[in-house]
Amino acid sequence: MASIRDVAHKANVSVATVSRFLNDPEKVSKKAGQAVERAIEALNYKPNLLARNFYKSKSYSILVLVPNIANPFFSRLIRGIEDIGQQKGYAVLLGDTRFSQERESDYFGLVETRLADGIIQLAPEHPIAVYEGLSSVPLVNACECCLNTRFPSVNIDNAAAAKSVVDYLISIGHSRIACVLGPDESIAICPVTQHRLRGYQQAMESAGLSIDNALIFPGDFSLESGAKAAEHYIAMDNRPSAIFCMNDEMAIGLIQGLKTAGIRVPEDISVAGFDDIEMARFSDPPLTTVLQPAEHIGRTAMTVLADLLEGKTPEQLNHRLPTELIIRASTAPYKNSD
Amino acid sequence: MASIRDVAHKANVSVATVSRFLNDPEKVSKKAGQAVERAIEALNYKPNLLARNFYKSKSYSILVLVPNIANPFFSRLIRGIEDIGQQKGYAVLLGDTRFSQERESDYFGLVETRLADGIIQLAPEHPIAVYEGLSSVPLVNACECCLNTRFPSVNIDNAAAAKSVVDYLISIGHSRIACVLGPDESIAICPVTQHRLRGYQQAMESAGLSIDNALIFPGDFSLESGAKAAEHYIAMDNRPSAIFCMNDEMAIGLIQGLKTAGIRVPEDISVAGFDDIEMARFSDPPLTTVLQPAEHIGRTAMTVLADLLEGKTPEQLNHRLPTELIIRASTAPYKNSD
DNA sequence: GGGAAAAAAGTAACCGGTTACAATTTGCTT
DNA sequence: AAGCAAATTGTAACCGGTTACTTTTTTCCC
Repeated sequence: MASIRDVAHKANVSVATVSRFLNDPEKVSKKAGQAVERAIEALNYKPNLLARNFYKSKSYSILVLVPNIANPFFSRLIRGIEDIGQQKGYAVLLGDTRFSQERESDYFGLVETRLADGIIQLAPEHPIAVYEGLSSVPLVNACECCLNTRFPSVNIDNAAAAKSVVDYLISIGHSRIACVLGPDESIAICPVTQHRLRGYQQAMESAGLSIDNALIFPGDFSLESGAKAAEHYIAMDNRPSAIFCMNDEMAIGLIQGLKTAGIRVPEDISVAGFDDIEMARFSDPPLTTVLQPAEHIGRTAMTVLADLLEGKTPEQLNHRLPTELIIRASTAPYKNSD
Repeated sequence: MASIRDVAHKANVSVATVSRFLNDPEKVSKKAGQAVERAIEALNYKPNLLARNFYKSKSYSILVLVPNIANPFFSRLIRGIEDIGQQKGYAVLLGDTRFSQERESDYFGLVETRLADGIIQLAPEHPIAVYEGLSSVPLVNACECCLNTRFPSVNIDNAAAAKSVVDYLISIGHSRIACVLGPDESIAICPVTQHRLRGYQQAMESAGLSIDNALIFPGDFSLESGAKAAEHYIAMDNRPSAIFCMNDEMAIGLIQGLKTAGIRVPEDISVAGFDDIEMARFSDPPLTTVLQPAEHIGRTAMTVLADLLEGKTPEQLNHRLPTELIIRASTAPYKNSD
């Protein structure tokens, strides 16, 4: 493999000139530049960026910690990260934590050993205090994050978004409204479920509706758990007329379960989801949901992290991105069926 | 940041001893080992792996080139890669090519500049000859690859798998069977569509059925293109009684389109897909499809690449993993509806 | 306790870039 | 042509690990 010294020798210049030509061609005379260019061509020289990174003590890589890359919301978000990363010269390392604290800790080692310059965390596994204690790892929380930490964050207003869905269900006449939760993490780790639940509660309360705890089913964001929720509601004597699921996949699993049992959606029960994954538009019936701007979240998170890594103070530490209620055919006005 | 020299000084030993303690503790006396251990603890020393990687001229990273990370089949596959990569000490860099030749070429630069040791390619963008010409980049083709290249590959028998689905449709009485294709890449780039088409043709031919070219619709693996295929078939006078889609997402989009137009699945038209993504089980009706062992493909590809990078000749260069026909409710025996 | 072999530890070169600083060349003015 | 500033180029130290080679220490046997 040709090194910079080989190029310098072949071009009859010093290594510094070659280095300057590569990094700041303005600083090199036209004659020298051409000689270097020819030598690079002749030797098929490619700079060894491991050497540059070592000297600069920077890996130009960032790590994305994701609990499950197969989740379509996360994978869209990662596209956004990757897009900006590519533009800004950062490679994206993938850290699939699989909901394991241990794996997450292992991945933090990549930063301590300089193999990653910073982290974008999509869903923390540890209590927030653990990260606060870390010696200044550049870290950006995206979407599922605690607020009021010293880390920048990019997210949506989960409570308001959930409230907007439930408000809508109420506005079309529903009053017995169920709610399928996300994973039941402590609020100290991952408060998404809590925030969306609060939005549900606020909507119900401000409409003067009471909340029946039997209508609140603990899910885990999987299709499977949506199907389980369906079984739960089907077995009830006093079924809800509408069900709000905290993500689209549970909503789709739920609809599938209801339909299998002969319950029609939305005629018998309305169902709404959260995220607006691509599949939401193609489910049967198409799913009413809240759009989360996944790629936008990813792009923003990467932009903030890049600023952080370049020593700039990001103009804004906490980004709240807008959501949008998307009304499709899985919800319909309440009709008394008794 | 504490360096190995700081540790050596604090422990009253040489840097070589510290290095040996870290890499091969057997080579260090108990006394020295304990002193080093205490010094590491006291200084909170973490080795700078950029330095090690530089000296060893190895990045301990591999690059995954994927055309679209949001595709659930690919993201499951990446989980498999990441799993084995983690075990073998390789970090996984993500290269989302977005179907762009230029982006793909940019990513190959990561290997030339030593930032990645090798590549796992999920779907090539360039004609295979381009890669053949590359100066010995360690590369493993997974799933959508040309055969008979000098690169190891991990895939399934696409023709046989497609044939098994179409054989099944024929076995339950269908004869007018349509086919929704994947992206129309030249066979020199990405022969998946061609192979699956061949399987379709072989099944038809060996059953003595003629192929109506009007029944072959060019899709692109997206939900959207499945919906477009639905429009196409709905507009026909002489509709097919069964439709084989080259992936599950198109099948789901197609079913949605058919149902919207009042066509029942499977009563009026049977639909089958390919891949067995998680959503297949939860579509309405649940989708008949072919299981592709996505994680297994990923794990195998990473294992082969790691062997390659460690100089071992992999015991087997071309891996063919088994598929499985999964019969669900989106297909039903042919009934003459005229 | 002497001496040889084995084990442990130390010294310093090395990897291939970058860059501070010094030296040289160029260009311009008078 | 001398003089000086600016532009260009060169030299060599540096980053923090690893490891070949040398030196020192320990072990063990007669």
